[in-house]
Amino acid sequence: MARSGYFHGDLRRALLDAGLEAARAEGPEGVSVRELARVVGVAPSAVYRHFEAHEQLLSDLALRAQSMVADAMEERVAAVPTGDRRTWADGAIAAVGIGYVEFAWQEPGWFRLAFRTHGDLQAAHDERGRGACGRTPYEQLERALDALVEVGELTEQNRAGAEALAWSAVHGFAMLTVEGPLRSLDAATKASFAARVVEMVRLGLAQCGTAGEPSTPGGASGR
Amino acid sequence: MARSGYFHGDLRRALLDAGLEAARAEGPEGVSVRELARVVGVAPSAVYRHFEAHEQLLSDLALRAQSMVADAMEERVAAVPTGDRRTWADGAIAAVGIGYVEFAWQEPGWFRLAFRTHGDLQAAHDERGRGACGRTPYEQLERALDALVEVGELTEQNRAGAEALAWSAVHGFAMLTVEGPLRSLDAATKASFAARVVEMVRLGLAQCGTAGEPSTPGGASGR
DNA sequence: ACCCTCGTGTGAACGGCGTTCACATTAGCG
DNA sequence: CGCTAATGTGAACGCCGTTCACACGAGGGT
Repeated sequence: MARSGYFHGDLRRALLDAGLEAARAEGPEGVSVRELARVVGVAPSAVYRHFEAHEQLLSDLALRAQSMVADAMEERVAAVPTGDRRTWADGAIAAVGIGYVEFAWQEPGWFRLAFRTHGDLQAAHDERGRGACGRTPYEQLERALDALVEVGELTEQNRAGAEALAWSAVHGFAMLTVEGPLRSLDAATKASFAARVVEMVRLGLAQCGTAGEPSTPGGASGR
Repeated sequence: MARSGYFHGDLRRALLDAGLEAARAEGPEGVSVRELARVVGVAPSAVYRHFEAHEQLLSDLALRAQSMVADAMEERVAAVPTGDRRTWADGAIAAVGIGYVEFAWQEPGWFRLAFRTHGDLQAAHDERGRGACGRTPYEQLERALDALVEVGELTEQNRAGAEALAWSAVHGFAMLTVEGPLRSLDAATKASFAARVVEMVRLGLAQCGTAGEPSTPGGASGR
C-alpha cells in the first residue's frame, strides 16, 4: 500500500495478512515463503527481514488463528443465558466445545493452521493467542471447567488435569471430522456427534476418578 | 538384495521397508521419494514404476503402520483376564485405548504416519490395515464396544456412533501428547491421564444420550 | 546541509523436493 | 530366437526454503 518505490511500508503485516488468506483457502500447506512474497510483490528473501524462517512465520500465523478460535468460542459462551448458575456452567462447557468444532468446520484452513503443531503448554497462555475477548482458547476451557466446579458438578479432585481430557476429546473429534475419516459425514450427523462428545466429556469428567493409582487398568470401575 | 545388475528384484518391497525405517526415525515428513530411492540405490524416477505418487506411497505405508497399531492393541486385549464377561468388557475397552496411546508414545513416527491423514471411513476396514490379529484398529474398537453392549454397560441406543466418540477422545489425547502441548508432560502424568481418558469415555458413553434432537445445546442436561 | 549508519528490499545462487519423459535394459513368452 | 512389456536411467522442469553480497534510502548526529 504505502509502497514508496523501494520500501514497502509494513511488509510484516502484509505478509501475515497474505498468509492468513492463503491458509484460509488451502490450509497451512498453502503458506509458502515464495508465494507470500509473490502476492505482496516483493522478493522472497525480503521475508527473512521479518521472520527467522518459514516455521516462525507459521507459528505467528497460528497464534492469530488461535485468537480467532477464542473469539468464536467467546461468542457462543456469551450467548448462554446467565439465569441459573448451574445452567450457565453446563451451557458454557458445551459452548466452548461446540465453538471449537464449529470453527473447525467453518474455517478448516484456519483451524488446521491454528493447531497444526501446538507449542508446549506455555503457549496455551501466550498473549498473542488471545482474541478480542482477552482469552486464549485454552483459557476459555479453564473458565468453563471452573464453573463446573463452582456449581458442584466437578470435584476439585477431578478438576485437576480436566483441561487435558476435555481438550483431547473435542480436539480429536474436530481433527477426525475436518481432515480425518469422519470428514464425509453429513452435517446433521456431525452436529449430533458433536453434542454427544461434549456431553460425554461433562458427564465422564465428573466420574473418572483421580483417586488411587490407575496402575491396574479397569480397577476402580464401579465408582 | 537380488540385484541382478540392472533390475532390482523387489523394488516395491524395498521401498516400503525403507519408508518404514525413515518414518520410524523422522515421522512421515522424513519419507521422501528421492531419499528412499537413494537408500535403496535406485534412480528417483524408478519409484514411479511402483507408486503413482508420493502421496500413494505414504498411504500404503500408513496402512502398514495401522496394522502395527492393531497388533499392539491386540496384545493388550489378549492379556485381559477372561473370567467375568463384564470385567473383560471393561478391560477390553481400556486395553484398546491404552494400546493406542502407548503405541503412539513408543513409536511416534509410525503413529504419526499411520494417522497422518486418514482416508474415509471405508479405510477403517481396509484389509491392508489389519494386523496379524486379523483386525484393523477400528475393528478392535468395535469389538470392545460390542462387548460393553453385551454386558449391558452400553445401550443399543448409545452404541450408535460410539466409535466416533471413543476414537475422538483417545486419538485427540494421543495427538496432544505426541506432538501437541502435552508432549512434555512426564511419563507418570501422561499414564495417569491416559487411564482417565479411557475411563471418561466408558462412563461418559453410557450416559451421553442419543435420545432427542440435540438442536438445543444444553437441553438434556440432567438425564 | 551534509554524511553515515542501519534497517530494508534485491538478485542470484545453492541444494532439496516431486514429477515427467524419452530412452536403455532385460525377463519372459510365443 | 526375437518381440514385447515391464522395469530402471538420466536429464530436465518448476516448485520450495534459505543464504549472501549488494543496492537503496529514511533518519539521526554533526
